[in-house]
Amino acid sequence: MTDENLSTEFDLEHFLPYRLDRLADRVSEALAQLYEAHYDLNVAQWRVLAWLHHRHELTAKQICAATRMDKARVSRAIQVLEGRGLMVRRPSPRDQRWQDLRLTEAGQALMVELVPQVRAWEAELVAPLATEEYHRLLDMMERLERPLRDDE
Amino acid sequence: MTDENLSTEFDLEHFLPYRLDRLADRVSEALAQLYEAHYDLNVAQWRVLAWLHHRHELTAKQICAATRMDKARVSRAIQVLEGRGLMVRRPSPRDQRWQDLRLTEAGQALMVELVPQVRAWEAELVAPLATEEYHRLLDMMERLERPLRDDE
DNA sequence: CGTGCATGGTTTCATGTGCAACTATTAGTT
DNA sequence: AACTAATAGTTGCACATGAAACCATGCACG
Repeated sequence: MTDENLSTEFDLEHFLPYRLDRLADRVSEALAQLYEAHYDLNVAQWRVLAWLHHRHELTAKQICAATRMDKARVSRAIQVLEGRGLMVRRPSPRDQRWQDLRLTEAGQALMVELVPQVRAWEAELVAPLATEEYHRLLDMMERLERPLRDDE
Repeated sequence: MTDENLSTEFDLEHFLPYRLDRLADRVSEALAQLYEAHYDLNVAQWRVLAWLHHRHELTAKQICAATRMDKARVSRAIQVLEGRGLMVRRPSPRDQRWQDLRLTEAGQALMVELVPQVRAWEAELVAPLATEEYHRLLDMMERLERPLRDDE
């Protein structure tokens, strides 16, 4: 991309940050309907569950990194989820500052019920794209994101 | 896309809502540095300015639709921007319930200064993509978004 | 060992946001 | 014309969030 027409006019419809934000917002809103109404989870809680389901055992720090959420926000989500008996935490034997987080049976059960719904919904979401296009999309997103990464 | 492997496992790295959100978040954060630090604008205020710059004259309602922000949020952004002398509002002659919003000279001047910076930054952002790829990306995003649109 | 520094997680506090109630104006129906 | 419904925008309130202060634990270096 070397379009150097840097005039003061710009068309927001072709401004990537705007388009990205709008799409992400709509997608996120649609997804939220799946877990909010039926399972009474907010975004933060859903993300914590999703990562624990995905990775089995994690610390809060790792969840912060994965979800890009503030540690206070993660901490609060964990409190709620633990209160609802969906997950447990115990101080890590390796380092008492960390806590190992994992889903309880109930948490697992919830995810086993929820995940297929989410997957089915996602299949519909990406239905307008051919499989090959979808891969290219993820690849482009990866290339856009890489220079923006702070650490790792 | 007709991959019907709806198992209970799913890899968040290939879960579009997650990837989309993460990218949008990073992009938005990077962009915010341009207008926050130097111009003391928050996201809502930036969006209002951007749309007024783009479309010259709008009502709050139209800005709500364009930015997908709550009308209270837009209303508050407008109050601040007007207080800073960057824009003005006057009741629309066509309908006293509406107010026509437009940038002041100062608001125009700010955008004339800011927009080229934003455009230059965006050029860097999309540099990893070939021009043709970029068009395909926007096209795919459009196709993903269309079914999610509520109205219009 | 022990004193200081770093780190994971919690809590406090100030702020921004969304929802819902409200005001003012206009449109519709009879 | 009058009464009702709808619409644009504002405000009150309750809640979620992020930054920073805080606490507890572990590590490094003397």
